[in-house]
Amino acid sequence: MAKSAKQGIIIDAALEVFRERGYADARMADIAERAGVSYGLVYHYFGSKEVLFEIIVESWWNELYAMMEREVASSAPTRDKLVGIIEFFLETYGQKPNLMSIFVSEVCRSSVYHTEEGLAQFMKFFGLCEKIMIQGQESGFLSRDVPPHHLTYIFYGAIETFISVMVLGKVPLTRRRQERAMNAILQVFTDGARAR
Amino acid sequence: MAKSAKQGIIIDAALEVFRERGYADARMADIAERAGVSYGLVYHYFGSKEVLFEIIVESWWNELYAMMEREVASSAPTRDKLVGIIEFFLETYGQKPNLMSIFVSEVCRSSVYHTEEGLAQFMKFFGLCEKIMIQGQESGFLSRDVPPHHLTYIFYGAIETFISVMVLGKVPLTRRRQERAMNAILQVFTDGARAR
Amino acid sequence: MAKSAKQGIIIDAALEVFRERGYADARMADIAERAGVSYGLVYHYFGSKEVLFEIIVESWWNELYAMMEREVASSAPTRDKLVGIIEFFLETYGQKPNLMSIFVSEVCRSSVYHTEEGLAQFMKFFGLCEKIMIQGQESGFLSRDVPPHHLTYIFYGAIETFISVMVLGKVPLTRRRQERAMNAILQVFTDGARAR
Amino acid sequence: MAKSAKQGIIIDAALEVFRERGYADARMADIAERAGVSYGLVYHYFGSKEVLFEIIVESWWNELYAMMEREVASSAPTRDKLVGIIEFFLETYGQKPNLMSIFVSEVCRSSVYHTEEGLAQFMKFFGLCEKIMIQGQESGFLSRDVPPHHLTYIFYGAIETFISVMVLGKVPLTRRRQERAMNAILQVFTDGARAR
DNA sequence: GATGAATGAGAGTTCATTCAT
DNA sequence: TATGAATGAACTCTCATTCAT
Repeated sequence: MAKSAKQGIIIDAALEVFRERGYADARMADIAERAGVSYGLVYHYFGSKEVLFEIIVESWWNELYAMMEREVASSAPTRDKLVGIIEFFLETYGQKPNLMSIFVSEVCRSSVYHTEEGLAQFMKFFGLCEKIMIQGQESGFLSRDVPPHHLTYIFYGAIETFISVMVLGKVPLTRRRQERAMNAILQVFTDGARAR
Repeated sequence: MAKSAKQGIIIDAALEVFRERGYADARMADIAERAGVSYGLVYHYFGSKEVLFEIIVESWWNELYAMMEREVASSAPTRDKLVGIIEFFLETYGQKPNLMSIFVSEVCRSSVYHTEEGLAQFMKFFGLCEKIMIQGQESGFLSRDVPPHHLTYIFYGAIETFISVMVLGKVPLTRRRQERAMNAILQVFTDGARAR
Repeated sequence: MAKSAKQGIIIDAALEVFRERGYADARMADIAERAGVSYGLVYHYFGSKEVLFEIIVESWWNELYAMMEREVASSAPTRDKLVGIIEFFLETYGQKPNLMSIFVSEVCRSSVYHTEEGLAQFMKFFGLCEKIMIQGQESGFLSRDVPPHHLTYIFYGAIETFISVMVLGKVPLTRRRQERAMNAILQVFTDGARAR
Repeated sequence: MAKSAKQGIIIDAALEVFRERGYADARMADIAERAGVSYGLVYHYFGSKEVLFEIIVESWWNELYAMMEREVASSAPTRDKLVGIIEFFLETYGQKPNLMSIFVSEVCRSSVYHTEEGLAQFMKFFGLCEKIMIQGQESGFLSRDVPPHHLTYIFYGAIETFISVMVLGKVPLTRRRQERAMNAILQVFTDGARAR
């Protein structure tokens, strides 16, 4: 239907504008213009700037949760699950750099997202990640010396910083870069940075 | 550089307001009111909202660089340097939670800071961190398998996520929490999360 | 003039919405939704919000004039004519409370209706009322001490206030209330409020 | 102080614009322009269009209540009290035609004022008026045949219609007109319109 | 130094209306 | 006849900033 087409175009335009200017500086007029539609149509479909932003963020969280839940439920070894998570972030950056950039710049910590609900989303994600760490500890892969939520923070922090640096530097993701990032995170997280 | 007392009061008020509402939503009138001065005075001293924000951010970067440069120059073993860096972040969170919160929410990735200059600040910090990693590799403490800038991302990402979680959850920093965070980051970064 | 059923439904919806929200705050979308039709259809039939409102108001004036002209032409005693007029307002309130409410709230004095034409409508009504007052003076029923247009204002003002109070208080019209209102207006208007 | 001066100028401008265009069609830009001040200053002082309007309406109600309470408390004969009330409305029309016009067009019945609070204001006024009617009945001046609230409606309705006609017709109030209106209302209300 | 009245560009949002289907 | 996607002018309100005192 034509309806979804225009909606999709507006969402894409919003992704671009939110990435370029940030939520606060993004103007609805920019988004409309970028989408090639009138002012009012954005409101016709999305009601407000806030709703438009939330729809975008929601879609991100949903993808993220879906992936995490798949990994939690999977019977693969923990190491593969960690690989899956890193891969998800890197591939999303490759395929939807705008979405990833908005996540990193406007959601992760931004005060824009400092609401009860924003916190809850994060906690849900961390909870799922923690489950995987617990699975890893129970399977004997991960050490029990470090609490699983701390493992989560370190693991996730590593990924996020890699992504952030790419976002900030507007670095394109090559196959080679992806592999090196994956190896670095995985190796340090599992075996440490210490020379042997 | 003898700031008048009023200047300090305004800076403190700005720290609070920027933390509570974020840069975009913070109003100069709020800051003036919080400081108990007229808002003409804020302009008298700081010229603009942007300048006021930058002065705050600048002070953060300067403290951070000073610490990093001390560590780089120090002849202590790499492990102690890493401890020093983690300690700096945790202690700053404990003593200046507003500043730390602004750094995490408004500077780290926020589009507010997506300028050439913002990127440069980060790169300078990463550069200093990388030096320490190189020192570690050269001293034989850190493995050469992982490039030093990747080590930087992983190490810093871990710290930042610990801080972020505390900021988001408005968690007070107890001695015990500080120690456990320190141990977790250090242990995983150096020896990995894998069970032995 | 064979209105389609849809037209009637739209008019009824408009009556409700105009009463509930007033002309200025009534949205065409509300009216369409209330009527259960698309808002294109409202335009198809009525062209604009203003026209839709005017059709409603017009219908009121036409009913009012028709009644007034009957009374003017009638050979009944003046007292009966006054009774007829009061009855008309009270019965219309009972049967078409929305219409009456709109008249009282949006037409009587509202700036919405402060046009040359709005004034003319009122003047026409007052003119007809004045004729009856003159008939009353000529028949010897009403005193010649008060000019007929002043009699008109006092008589109509009494009715309008009774109606307004019911509209404002959303008071349902019982038989008993109707009688008491009728008696009060009639008695005071003809014989005065003074004790005898 | 200069402060109050500007505030007064803005209020006066608002009175004019609200009268000319009605609340809904009045634009804040018009009011600012009329007052010869900037856009923002109106907001600086009054916060919103609604507040500005309410301040105006409030001032009217306060004057009205003050007068009514004086009359209720007075030991003058009821007839003089009625004269006082009529005089108040007529004189206010003469001296503050804009205020009176707004009251008649935007407050009396307008849906603008169809709120719980609007109703309450009216009821308070009617209550005070009723007290005077009761005093009149107790002193033997007014008949007990008609309930005092009905007397109120008839008396007030007469005044309001006189005022409304002048407002609608933009009729200036001459001494002579004032006297004739006073006499007409008083005579009909007390002694009736019937010939003797 | 200190105040806060005054400014006005600019943003989000509303909603009557049009028109292709 | 009927729909509702699409338009855009118009409006309220915000808030960084200026400046006379």
